[in-house]
Amino acid sequence: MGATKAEYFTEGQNELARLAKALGHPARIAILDYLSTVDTCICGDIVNELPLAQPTVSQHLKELKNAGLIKGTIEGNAICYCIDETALQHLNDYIAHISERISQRTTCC
Amino acid sequence: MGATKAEYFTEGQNELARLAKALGHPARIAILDYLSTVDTCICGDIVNELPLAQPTVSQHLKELKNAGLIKGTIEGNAICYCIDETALQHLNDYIAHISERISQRTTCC
DNA sequence: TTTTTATATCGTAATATTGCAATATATAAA
DNA sequence: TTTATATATTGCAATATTACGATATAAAAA
Repeated sequence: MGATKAEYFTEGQNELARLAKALGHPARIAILDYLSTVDTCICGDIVNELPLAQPTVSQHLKELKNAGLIKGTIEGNAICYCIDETALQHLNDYIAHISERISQRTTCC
Repeated sequence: MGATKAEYFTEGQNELARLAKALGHPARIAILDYLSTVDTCICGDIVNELPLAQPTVSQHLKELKNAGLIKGTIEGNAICYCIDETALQHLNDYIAHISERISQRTTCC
């Protein structure tokens, strides 16, 4: 034991959990915050902005990228990362969906 | 090392990360799904619904509760859990905020 | 009171995440 | 070519998460 039993859950549940998990670290929230407020998106700038070592930031960027929350483009010998809105929209839709179902219900407990 | 360096980030970033992290497991998504579609919210029903052992479900419920995503009320010798919309709303607001800032920008990369 | 039912907690094994120094890779500049 | 710059990968230690059997707790039923 110790590993998440993903095979017990639906594709949708796993996908949402993967998205949320990628957001589940303050460094990765900080990266998204930074990318959303700044015009450039060069990796080095993100490394300078964050209080973590370059390999650590690189790892967080990789996780955001794997989750589909950001995408990177090669730009000379630098890499430009930007937010991919589609993934965020999925999370947003889910939350909105849950909220709506909840608000339609009579009182609970 | 190995622990998240929460002290390096803002309160808001840490809070959002905590919320997202709580959503970051398919079992916890499944619990919210279930709570949002069903009228009852007795813990035992959640345990029966999920393909995990009772202590495991109890632990996931505890995490959702710690994150403020659900609240539990004692009901006889059972416990009734329901979704707390406020926390979900926070995540939603954040995502909407990021999305808006992104869409106001000129092209990236 | 004894037993049953419902939930939480403890203890622990398996696995995953976080963070970084050292190093690799690959493009740009000299 | 050599050197500098930018980013990724590797390896590893510290820590956290996941899962569950065993057990505790506490209310309900018998």
